[in-house]
Amino acid sequence: MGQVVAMFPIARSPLVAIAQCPKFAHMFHPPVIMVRAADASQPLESIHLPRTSESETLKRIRHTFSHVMAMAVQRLFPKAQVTIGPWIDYGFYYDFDHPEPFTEKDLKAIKKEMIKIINKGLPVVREEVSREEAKRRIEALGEPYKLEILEGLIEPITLYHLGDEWWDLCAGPHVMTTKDLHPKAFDLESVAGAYWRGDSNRAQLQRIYGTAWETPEQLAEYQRRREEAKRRDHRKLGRELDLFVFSDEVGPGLPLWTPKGTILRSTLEDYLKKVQVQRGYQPVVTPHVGRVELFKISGHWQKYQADLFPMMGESEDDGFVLKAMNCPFHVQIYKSALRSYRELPMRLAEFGTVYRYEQSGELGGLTRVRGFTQDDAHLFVTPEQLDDEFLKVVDLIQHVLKVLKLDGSFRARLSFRDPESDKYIGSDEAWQKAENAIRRAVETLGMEHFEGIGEAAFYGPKLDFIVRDALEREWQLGTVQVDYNLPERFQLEYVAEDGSRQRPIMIHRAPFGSLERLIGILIEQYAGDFPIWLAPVQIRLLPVTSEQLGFAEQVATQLRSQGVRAEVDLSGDRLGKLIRNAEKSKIPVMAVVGAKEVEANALNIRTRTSGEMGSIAVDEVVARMTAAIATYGEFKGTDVG
RNA sequence: GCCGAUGUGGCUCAGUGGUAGAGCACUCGAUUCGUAAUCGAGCGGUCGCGGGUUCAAAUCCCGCCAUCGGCUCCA
Repeated sequence: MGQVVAMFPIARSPLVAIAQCPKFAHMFHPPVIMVRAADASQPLESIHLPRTSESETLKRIRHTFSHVMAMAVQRLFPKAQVTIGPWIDYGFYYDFDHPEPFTEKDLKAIKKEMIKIINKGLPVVREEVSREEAKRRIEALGEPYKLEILEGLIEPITLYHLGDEWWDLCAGPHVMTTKDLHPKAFDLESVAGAYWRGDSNRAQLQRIYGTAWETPEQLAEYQRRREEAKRRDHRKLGRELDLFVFSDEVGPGLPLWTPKGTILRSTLEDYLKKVQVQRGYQPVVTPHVGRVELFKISGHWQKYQADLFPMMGESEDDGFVLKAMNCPFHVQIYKSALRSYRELPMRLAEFGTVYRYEQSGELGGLTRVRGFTQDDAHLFVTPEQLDDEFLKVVDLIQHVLKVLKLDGSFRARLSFRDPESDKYIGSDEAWQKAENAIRRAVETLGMEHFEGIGEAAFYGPKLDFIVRDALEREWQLGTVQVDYNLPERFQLEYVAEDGSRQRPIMIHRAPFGSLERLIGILIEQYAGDFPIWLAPVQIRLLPVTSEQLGFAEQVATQLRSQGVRAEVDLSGDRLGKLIRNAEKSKIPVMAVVGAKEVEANALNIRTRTSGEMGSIAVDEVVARMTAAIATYGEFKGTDVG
C-alpha cells in the first residue's frame, strides 16, 4: 500500500499527464496512483475483483463515482439534499434527503445522467477553504446536512469540484477528471432507507448503492459472481435440498427442520458433543422457561425485556419467560452445591434452544431467527485458571472451524465496550481485567484480529469469530466471553485451598454460536455439497432396471448396518434420469447397480467430486464409506476396473 | 421497528379489468433401459389475508401479514 506502482493508464485513457493544465496544477489533488488495467483477454475465472481497500485507484474511482451520482441526482431532482457518499467494498453509495422515494426508473435516469457527466470529462478540482468560507458557501446552497457535517470536520477543510457546476465537502482523494471513470464499468444497484448519522431517532434518508470498476470486464465478472452467489443462497438451497422450511402458520423466524436437515443438525451436535467430552465438558440440560427473577438478577430483563417473548403470569414476581440465553440456568446448577476449588474449572455444556423476539426487519433465512439453538457452555474458573482455559476454548473453536473447513474464511474480532456508552454493567476494574485476559490470549496465539469498539456484551468483552455469507454479509458465529459480572450478581463462590470463599470467573463460549446460523453459512460455503460425514444422504443406489432392485436394497441394508446413510432410488426411471436427480440433490456418492454389478457383487461408483470411478466390490465400498465418515474426509480410492 | 420492492398450484414463472396458464414435481399407464431429463394421460390454484371501487378484480384503491434489499438492533 502507498507505493506508487507502474504507470499504466487507468480505464481507457492512454497516458494521462498528471498536470494537464498548469494553470490549475496547484489546485489538483495528489497524482492518481495508476495501476495496470485488467487485461480483457484473460479468462473470466482469473479476474481478480479487488475490494476498494486493496487499491488506491479504486478508492479514487469509487469515491468519484459517488460524487458524480450525487451531482446527477441533484440535476434531476433539485429538491434532493446531499449528505454523505463514501466508497464501500465493491462500490459506493450516497445518502439523499428527498421527499419522494426513488424508483427503479429514477435509477435508470440517474445512470444516464451520470454517463453524460463522465463523458463531459469534467475536471475534479480540490480546493482548500477556511471554515467560514465553507459555511458561507453551504448556506448559499441551503444544505443543512452539509452544515452539520462541517461542524465535525477538522482543518484543513477541502472541497472537491466537478467542473464548475457541483461541489461537495470531501477529504478525497479522487480521480483527476470524470474521464478517468469508465461509463460502462459501473451500475446502480439498489435504493434503501438509511438513517442520518446511523441514528434511528433521526431522519431516514434514501441511500442509492452502486458498484464501480476499472473495466467493463470487471463489472461483468462482478455481476456474474453476484448471480452465482444467489444460486448458493442457503434459503434457496435449503428448499431445493429439502433441509428446512418456514411456515406462515408457525410464524416468522421459526424454522422447521425436515428429516434431511435434522440429520445435519444432529450430526453437528453429535460431533461437538464428542469433542467436548474429550475436553472435559459436562453436558447439562435445562428448561426452556424460567422465572423473571432469574433474568432480573442477570440484568437481561432490564436490558432486553422488549426482545423477549411476552411474560406468562400475573406479575413480574411470579412471571415466567421463555429463555433467551442459557447462562442463568447454568449458574443455578453451579450454585446447587458448595463448590470446591478442586471442582474447577467446571465446564457445563448444553445445546440450549433460546427464543428472542427479533425485530421483524431483521429476520432472514437461518442467519437471523427467533428460535435457535446455541452450542452453549459456561466455564467456572479460578483467576489462576482463566488464561489457560481461555486458550483451550480458542483452541477448541479453531479445531472445530478446521474440521468444518471454515478456517481461513473467518475474521477474529476483539469486541470491547464503548467507553462513551452507559449500557454496560460492572466495575471498570472488572472490565479491564476481562479485556486484558482476551488480549493476552490473542497475543499468545499470535492470532490475526481486529477490534470492535462497542461490540461487547453488556456484561463483558468477547472474542468473536466472524464469517461471510455468499452475498458477502458478515455474521458472528463462534464467541468466547470473559465475565466477572454475572458471578458477582449471582454471588457465586468456591472454597479455596486456604478455606476462604472466593469468586469464580465465568467464560461464556459457543463455537458454532447458533446451530441455525452455522448451517446457513455451511450450506453457502459448500454450495450444498456437504462432505460425506455431514451429507443427509451419503450414498444412493441407482438400479439400471427393476431387475436389480432386490440387490440394491440388500446392499443398502448392509451399508446402513455400518452406519452409512444409504438409500435406493425406487422411481423406475432410466439411469440418466436417476443420475441427474442424484446430482441435483447433491448426493456425494452414487452407486450404479446393473446386471454386471449384481454378478460381481460390486457397485459402479460415481462421485460428485471425481465422477465415474468404475466398479468396486461392495465390501470395499462399505469400507471406504465408513472411512470417509470417520475421518471427515472424502470417498477415496483408485479406480478399479 | 423504519424506508423501498415483491407475493399466482409443492417448485420456477407467464398472465394488467371480462370463464386462471406453462414447465418441473406428483399419480396412473406404456417402456426394462448403463452415467445429467423415455413417451402418453391425469390430478392439482377461493391468484398472501381482509375490506373497498366496478355490471365484472389475480389485475385498480386502502389496511394487515409474509418475503426480499438496506438501515437500526443483535445477550
